Amino acid sequence: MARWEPNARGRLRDAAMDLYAERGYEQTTVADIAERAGLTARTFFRHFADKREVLFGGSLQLEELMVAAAEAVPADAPPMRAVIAALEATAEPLGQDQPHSRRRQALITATPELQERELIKLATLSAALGAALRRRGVPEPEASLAAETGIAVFRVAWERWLDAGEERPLADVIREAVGRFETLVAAA
Amino acid sequence: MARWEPNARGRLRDAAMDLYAERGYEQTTVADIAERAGLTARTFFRHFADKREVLFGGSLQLEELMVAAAEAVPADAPPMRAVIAALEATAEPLGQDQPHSRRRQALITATPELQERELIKLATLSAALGAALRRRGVPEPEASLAAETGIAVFRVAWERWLDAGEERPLADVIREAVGRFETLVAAA
DNA sequence: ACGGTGATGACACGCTGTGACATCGAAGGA
DNA sequence: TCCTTCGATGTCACAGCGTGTCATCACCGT
Repeated sequence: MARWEPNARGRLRDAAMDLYAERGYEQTTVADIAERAGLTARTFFRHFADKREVLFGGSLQLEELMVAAAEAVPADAPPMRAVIAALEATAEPLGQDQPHSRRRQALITATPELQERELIKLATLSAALGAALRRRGVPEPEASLAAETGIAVFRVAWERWLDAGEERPLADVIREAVGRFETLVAAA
Repeated sequence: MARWEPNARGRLRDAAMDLYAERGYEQTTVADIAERAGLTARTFFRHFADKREVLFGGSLQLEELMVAAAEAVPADAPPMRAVIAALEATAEPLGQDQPHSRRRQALITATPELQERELIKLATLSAALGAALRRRGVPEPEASLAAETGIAVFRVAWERWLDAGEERPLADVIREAVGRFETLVAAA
């Protein structure tokens, strides 16, 4: 007989998602979340750095995934090829649960505080990708430029995939965005 | 004889900058800032939405400037031309006080909370630029793609301009970044 | 002279996030 | 079996952020 119910972290995450969806992010207190999970607010902060972080769990794995994909590209390929490979690698894990992603994104879009957190996660991603490029021998500022550009394309593709009418798999939307980006830049 | 010293907002901004530089952002309380400015914390929050906002004063003017520059480009020019014009327009106001910009950026770089705020300002910029492109008749996703890409290039140029060794004017650094970006993309 | 206006002060309050210490079941060794 | 250590949680106190509300009072127009 365990002293506590198992998976406190998961329970906190679920409780937070539910309450944020029910009443909105700002109308939910950490005490509310903890109570629904059968814990105390103090314990919430032992599992998550702050009230927002509960929504951004997998960002480290995503980073590792993108870096690994970039590193798997042949060393003599141009930098943008490695970046595109990194973007395409995200489609597999991120493209699974579109309804959940839509709910989550609606929440973020409605809450400036959460947008800030999402942006810094993307910036971290960009930095990691830039570092991976530099390890491939790409000099500055090309490495940062390629990484930032790639994340920008990803951001647009992601937003588009979450659009109401969109039904294609994420991988297709990303590839389309990359294609449109290339012709856009070629036109100038 | 005025009841209060004039320019409360400016005094608060200066006091905040000084204290943030002296002790760091987190070690400075709003009460500290207000006291140095000869005001109360409550008054601080009447002038600035929160403790971070005091560092991001001119972002609205910057947005208007970029939008205006994009709109001034001939309507038949390709979208990326308008974006590049918007970037170049920022050089005039932003490229003036390099030492101040360096101090400010060092503060931001050292403080995640401030990075978040800076990122959302840049995202707002990107959104405004995208909207300006759409008004020029650029469809989605090209408009967002061009705007995001432009802001990404700007970000890299700005960072580079603040690098220790860098002595060229901001306009030159931006133009170089644009050039490198174009050859980078052409290579893939 | 007088009433309205607008910036500020004063005060109370809820919420976030942290430090310090207590609690207690689980796991493992003698 | 007993004892110790360990780790997750609870409890309490607290500083700081940001907001609502009401009071104050010089200034300004009439």
